[in-house]
Amino acid sequence: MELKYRALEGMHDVLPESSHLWQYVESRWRTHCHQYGYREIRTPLLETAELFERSVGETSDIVSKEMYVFQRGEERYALKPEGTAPVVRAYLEHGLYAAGGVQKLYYITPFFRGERPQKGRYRQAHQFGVEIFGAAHPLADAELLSMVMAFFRVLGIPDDALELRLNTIGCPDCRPAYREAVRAFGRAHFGQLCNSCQARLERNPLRLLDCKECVALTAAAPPIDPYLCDACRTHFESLQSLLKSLGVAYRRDARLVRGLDYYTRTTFEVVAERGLGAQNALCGGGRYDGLVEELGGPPTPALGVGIGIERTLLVLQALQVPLPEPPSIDAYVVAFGDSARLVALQIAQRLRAAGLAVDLDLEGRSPKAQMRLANRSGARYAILLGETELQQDAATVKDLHTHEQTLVSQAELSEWIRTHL
RNA sequence: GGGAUCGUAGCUCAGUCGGUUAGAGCGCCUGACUGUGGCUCAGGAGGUCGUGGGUUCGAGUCCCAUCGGUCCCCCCA
Repeated sequence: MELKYRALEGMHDVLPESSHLWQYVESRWRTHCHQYGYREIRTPLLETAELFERSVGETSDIVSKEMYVFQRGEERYALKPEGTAPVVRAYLEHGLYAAGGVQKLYYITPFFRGERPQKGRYRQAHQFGVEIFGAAHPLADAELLSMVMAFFRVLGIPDDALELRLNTIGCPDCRPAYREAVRAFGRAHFGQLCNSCQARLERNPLRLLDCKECVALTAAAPPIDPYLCDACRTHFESLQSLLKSLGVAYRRDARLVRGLDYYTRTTFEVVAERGLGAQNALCGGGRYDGLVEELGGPPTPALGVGIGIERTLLVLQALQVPLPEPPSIDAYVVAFGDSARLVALQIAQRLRAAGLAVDLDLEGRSPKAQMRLANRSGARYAILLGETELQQDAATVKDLHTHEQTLVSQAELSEWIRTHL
């Protein structure tokens, strides 16, 4: 069959055979967030493009070449390319800071980036995220990281399948001096840098550090530690000691600077050892103490994380973590003969009203075909209705596992099924 | 944006050196069993071989282009 329309490149349908897995991880995520004191926030898919240009950064890859932007009238809109900026916008717009104290928000959202698709990378992808506003203390970083690792554990991903990579990139007080040091290093080795690093050396020199092409060279780049101000150093040290006390394993990765401009101090990623191919980051996040103010709000320390849902599912499958089966219905109603079809429909409705999951043939098919559908539906029971049953206001309930048949009055049907499930 | 690789039935694939009417398994439908599923058997539906062009007496097969999938670089979830 020639297809006139297909999903766009990098866009995917979630079909019934796997949608239950999405429902499963989503429901685990909601429960997990609730247990950690987070409340859900939902924001629109579309925002003004400027929101992301200001927050994620004009020079970032995400904004400069991956964002879906379109114009309508005077306004330029963007499909959200990441989850944090819209939440910050909503936090400000609705004055959530006025409530005082720490605000902990979670979300589940699609996001869009116009990249070449590959394994674990799509043009529309989905993420779980949380944002914490108003918490400057490293306790917040520590709880966030342990919460993320605990989530993967809840899903059944063994700790040793993952690696938490942790870094600090300082703050506006101390980072400029470090940035200069990296820039000076880059200039000194300019000829050995790859093309893209040569291009970003002046604009965003820290990005040299996560260029894979230049690792051999930048391994010798100056480390940030001596440049950290006292506050940043203390923050990072106490975070590390908290993680150790909490038993959260991590590896310091001094090259982890990440591609979004708004990060300060803590940055982190969780990478999977197997299952993801080249795009092996399961989640990423960090602290963004300056972003709320940058977007017009009061100075507000904040931090957050985004977890890739597709990537999480890939890892679960690659590690063969036990996952739920697709749900099946409780009963399938079979009508023997046309006179029984209306009663079949009525009985199905009554059973559904009683809370059972019930289906039946809608095509007027033969008894044999209906039985085949009953079998394929995965239902435990087939409810058989023919002349004999109708005359007694009863139904034959057939257990499709044991093949046992029982005559049950229609009045008692839902109760009978419920007690025998 | 650059690169590699693959496109034959709903799915997974076979198809020889270019040779007549393009095949299998699974799935689907029907029947054997006129009120009973899974197993078995029989039959059936389903393909312009991604698309366009070229070479050739002849193209699923060779060549070119194009579209799409997958994977990789870059970077990220």
